[in-house]
Amino acid sequence: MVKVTQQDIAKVMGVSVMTVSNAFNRPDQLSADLRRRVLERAVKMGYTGPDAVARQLRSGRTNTFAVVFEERLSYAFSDPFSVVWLTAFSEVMEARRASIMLLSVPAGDTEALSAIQDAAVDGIAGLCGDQPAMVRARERGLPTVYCTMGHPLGAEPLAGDYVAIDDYAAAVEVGQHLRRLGHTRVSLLVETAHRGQAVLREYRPAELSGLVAVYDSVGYFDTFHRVRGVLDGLGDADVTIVVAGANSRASGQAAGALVLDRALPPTAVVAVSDVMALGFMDACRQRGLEPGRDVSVVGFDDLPESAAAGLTTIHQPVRDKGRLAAELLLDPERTERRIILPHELIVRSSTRPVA
Amino acid sequence: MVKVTQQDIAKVMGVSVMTVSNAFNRPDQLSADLRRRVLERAVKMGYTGPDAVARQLRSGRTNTFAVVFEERLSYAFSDPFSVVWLTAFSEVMEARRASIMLLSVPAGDTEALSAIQDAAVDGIAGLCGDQPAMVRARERGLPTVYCTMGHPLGAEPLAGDYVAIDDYAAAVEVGQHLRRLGHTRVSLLVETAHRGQAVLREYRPAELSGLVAVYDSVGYFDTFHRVRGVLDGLGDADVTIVVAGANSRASGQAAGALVLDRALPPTAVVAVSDVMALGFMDACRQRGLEPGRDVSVVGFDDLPESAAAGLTTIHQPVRDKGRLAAELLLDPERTERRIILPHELIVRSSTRPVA
DNA sequence: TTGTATGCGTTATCAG
DNA sequence: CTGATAACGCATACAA
Repeated sequence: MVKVTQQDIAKVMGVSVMTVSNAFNRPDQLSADLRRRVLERAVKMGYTGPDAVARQLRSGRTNTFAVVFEERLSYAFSDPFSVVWLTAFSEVMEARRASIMLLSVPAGDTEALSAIQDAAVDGIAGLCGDQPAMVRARERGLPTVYCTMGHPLGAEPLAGDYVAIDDYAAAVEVGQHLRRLGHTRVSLLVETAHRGQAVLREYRPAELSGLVAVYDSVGYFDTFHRVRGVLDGLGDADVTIVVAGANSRASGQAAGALVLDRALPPTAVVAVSDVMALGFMDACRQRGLEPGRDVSVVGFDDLPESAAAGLTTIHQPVRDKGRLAAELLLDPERTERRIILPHELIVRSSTRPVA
Repeated sequence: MVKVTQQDIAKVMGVSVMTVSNAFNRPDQLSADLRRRVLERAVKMGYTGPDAVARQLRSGRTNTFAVVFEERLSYAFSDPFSVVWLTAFSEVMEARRASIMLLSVPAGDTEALSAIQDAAVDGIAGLCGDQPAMVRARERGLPTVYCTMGHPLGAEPLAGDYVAIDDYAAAVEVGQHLRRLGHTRVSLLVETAHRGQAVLREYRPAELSGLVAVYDSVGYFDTFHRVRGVLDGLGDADVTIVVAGANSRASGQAAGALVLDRALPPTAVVAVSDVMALGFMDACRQRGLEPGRDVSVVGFDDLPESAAAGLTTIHQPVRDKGRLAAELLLDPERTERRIILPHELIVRSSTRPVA
């Protein structure tokens, strides 16, 4: 069962390869009759149509775009933010008849980085701009779009296009909101910045500047702006940072155990994502504490489920991020290629004035 | 910014193209020193590494596998069955360093079928074996794996490898289970078989054989075996079939409205999927009816959330389906290529003897 | 309307 | 250890 090519058909029929090629791609370039005969013969010879890879090499386009995740793909399918983003992204791609490739390059897995080199795609999108995979993609000269800032505060954004929000400004609003409500003892729940870092550990005020410096230097910690913003917004409040683990509901819950079960728990908690905030709220309820009444909670993202949970949070247009990321990849001609979308502080029942 | 190739580097350095290629792929084929110089020069000239497409053409392998859905991709990311399957599938692919391409070929969208022809992949997996996209994939000569049977009962399975369960046998068990509990007035909730078919319509006993024949002939209705099995298992019960719409919670709920709000509602309802069954249970509760007590409900699949809901259902190993599908694609040498996995009737609180 | 030559970028083969 | 040649399958540019 050897592979049949256009050349074979051409040889057998005594026509040129070009005629065969045209029979498949440009019906107007040959007589209807000849075309019919070519196609018939092709079927008869077991020809299965133009080879996708050869065509891509020749045309220089794959019409395929990759999405790269720092986590395993199971995360991409289960994290609510990721699912909403992916849905919007795929809707645009489908409408434009482009294909989607899913890539996973976990932080620290250098071998997996070769997936970026080997991806036959016309562009790559990623949630976080400074993850190694995105850096490599740019080195490869691929068009890239990322969806959260990941550079030191005040520095120039990284190379590549982006669709993001002003995370720092949003976080400042969160901090100020809590301060206005009178909260001065606050815990900030963050995800683990990189492998090897202690999971679920709390950093006390004295250690804070050191930790923040670490986050700033790690590079690919995309929620750094949120950390800084919350701290700045809170001013001189008594803050601790809890490194809670991966970005998940379970991490938020675990952080709750660390923070709630002590003599003087914080009066307010800020998580850098809604999933962690929701997990923290789970931990509250397990202890008979009512979010809002007994402890204020704030998240980031405004997931679909956050409204029902009464979670005060920063709304960000997740769907628009996904949609625009796809559009930027598909339309190289588009001029606005570094987009900051609006955000909004949504105050719900989970934050109240300190008692 | 013109593209730099190995040829350019070779020319500039006065070495052969092969040496440059070897510098990247086979370090042992040239001196360490020369290799270093080549790589340095490559960077200096802006060479971004071997071109993925060219390499694929040359090697004849893409190391990429597609998953094709009959629905929009948003369904793939939101339907619980799909998410579990996809998770297992991707875990295997990731472990083997293969990439995943997601394709959507909605039923009836013939233009979208070209995506199958244009996919640069080494194989394709799909939930349903007889969907047009899978047929086309086989015509193209690609290895395929599907995960539910989709051929007329008693006929030979379609071409291609599969990982499925014996849906007919499972459905017979469901029918017998209900019959044993004394249920003789039953509604069967099915998803819409094809476009153009009436959405949310109930078929009365007299119309049944006609409808079943339609489903049998439509071809790509993969739950046909379940319909037949439930009917056979129920024997001479008084059955109606409700075509509920797409496979979703909302459809199940809508079907509930049709079936529950009348003088003589069924004493039991079978849905061909858990999501529809769960939706139907929602409809019950909205009317103050308790599933199990007031009306028995059975589903198919045994999703993670079904246990908590107390839903009697057919357990099928969804994760194993996804895992094995990936393994079949990755291991062409494997001999067992048509796998029937075990299923199990899980009786929970949603089915009870008829009052 | 049809055919010819050529190149897309890489790597296997085989010779030196 | 290094290099020349060919081929992977197709489609563009141009000629007939």
